[in-house]
Amino acid sequence: MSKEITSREVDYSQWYNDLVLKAGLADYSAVRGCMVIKPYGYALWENMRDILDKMFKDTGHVNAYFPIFIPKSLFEAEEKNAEGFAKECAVVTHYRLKADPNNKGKLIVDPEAKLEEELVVRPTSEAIIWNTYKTWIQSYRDLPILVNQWANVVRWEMRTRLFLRTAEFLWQEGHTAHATKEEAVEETTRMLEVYADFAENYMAMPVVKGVKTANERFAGAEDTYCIEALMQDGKALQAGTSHFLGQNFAKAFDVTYVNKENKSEYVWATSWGVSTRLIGALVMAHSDDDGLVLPPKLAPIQIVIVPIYKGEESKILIDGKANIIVQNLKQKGIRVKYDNADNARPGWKFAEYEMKGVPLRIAIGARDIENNVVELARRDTKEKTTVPLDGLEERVQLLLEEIQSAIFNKANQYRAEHITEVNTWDEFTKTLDETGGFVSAHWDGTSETEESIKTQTKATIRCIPLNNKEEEGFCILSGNPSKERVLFARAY
RNA sequence: CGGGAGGUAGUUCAGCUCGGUAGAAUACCUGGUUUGGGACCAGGGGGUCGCAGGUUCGAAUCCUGUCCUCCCGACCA
Repeated sequence: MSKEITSREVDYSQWYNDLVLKAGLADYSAVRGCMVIKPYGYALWENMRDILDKMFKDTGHVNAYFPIFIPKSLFEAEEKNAEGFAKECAVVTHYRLKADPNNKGKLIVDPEAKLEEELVVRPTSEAIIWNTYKTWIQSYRDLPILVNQWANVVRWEMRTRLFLRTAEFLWQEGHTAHATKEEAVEETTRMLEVYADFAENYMAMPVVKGVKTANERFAGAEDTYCIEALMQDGKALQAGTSHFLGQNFAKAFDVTYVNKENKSEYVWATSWGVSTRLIGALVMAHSDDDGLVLPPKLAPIQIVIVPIYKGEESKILIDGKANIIVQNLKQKGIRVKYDNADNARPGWKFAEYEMKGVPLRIAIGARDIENNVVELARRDTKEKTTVPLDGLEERVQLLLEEIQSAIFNKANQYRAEHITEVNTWDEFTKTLDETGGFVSAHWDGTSETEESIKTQTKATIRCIPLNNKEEEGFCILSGNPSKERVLFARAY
């Protein structure tokens, strides 16, 4: 076990914090609630971003950028959305500082530079975007608008956790405008599928696709679809959301179009987003007590090569061989790093790259060169094998694919073991406390019951799974009839 | 935002009760020996003790305020 981080058994939260810091993903900052994303963590985000960006473009979307500041009057136009976010908004009230006359070298807010109208730092951009769309849309010929933006947003959180909940975070937000309800609903589910595809096939993280209850719904949305993932401590994590916004924003911002019959109609809307929270999800879905375990498709470094040499002469020899391997791997499009720095010994490097979750390690020493082999070590299983140099590129390519699916399968099996169907209140609370994970149970469909269950157990309804099978039953709390099961869990 | 803990060398921490020249380990630098799972020897550099006030002849230590972090809770798409 790593000497550097707390084990999951001892303290799961501490394990997570240690891991994020020691693996070099992020740092705390001098600003309350805000973190610094370090180069390694940012490289991970860049990989995620690039893949998602391509997926968005492949589904017809284009990128744009809107202001970070939203005039309060615009922000409050869509009432429910504004109310939902009001409690966590940072607000700009002044535009200038000046020297403090009473305290040399210090600055104060210039009281004369008060803004006529306060600016809200965006917690999300529906308001400013729909205010803009009003000017973009006149006719059905202007629709659909399929825009995405990569941006930072601010939500003033009282309690923060690296990547999972910080005052400022990076995300993408898609905002689309459509002529018909059907088209908007279709867009909402299409993007949900994109997110699920990304989570499962790139992050190797199985997710449940579902729809949120009224209580958990995005403020201002008609329906909120989500992907829910399960972390290793049995808690659920919302990994992405896609909202069908109906005509709420169109009405609030008076966005209408003229249809083919020359009649004016309100535009239909969607919005959808994933954030740097995905990094937290990725960490908690796969990693172990030795450090990160990253899926090869997202790992900033897919293979690290560590030389093992005795003396300068053998180093030169090994460098030569290793550099050829590096070239060959790069030609195959593999992200490879050769670490021949001589300020750390091999054992230290092994531990370091395990901490950083590099999926594959190649060790090469004089002995290996003699035998025309290298040592391959898998991060996910810790398995070490000696393999011939001939055909190494093809072998590691296959191995990276195998690791990708092995990580997914492991997470998938864990999840399968942690979805429990229960039919009574006793079973329900017992499962939450002892097994954790998702608990599939009947619910009478009322907010009151949902609220009461939350108060009593801290479990929330994560979602009503899509394509849920109809099944007659009785609510675990109220005993009232129910037509389907929903997924409960304690969540991040 | 409430309760608890904490902030001293790059890092992890000791010193604080009971005020009196700033400590350890590790990391770093130099030289040497090493290198198949977090090396060893010798020498060296590095801290206005989170910040701001106050008490005192004297403050890391006592008092007040403030900022930041962690844990638990409340809040939260």
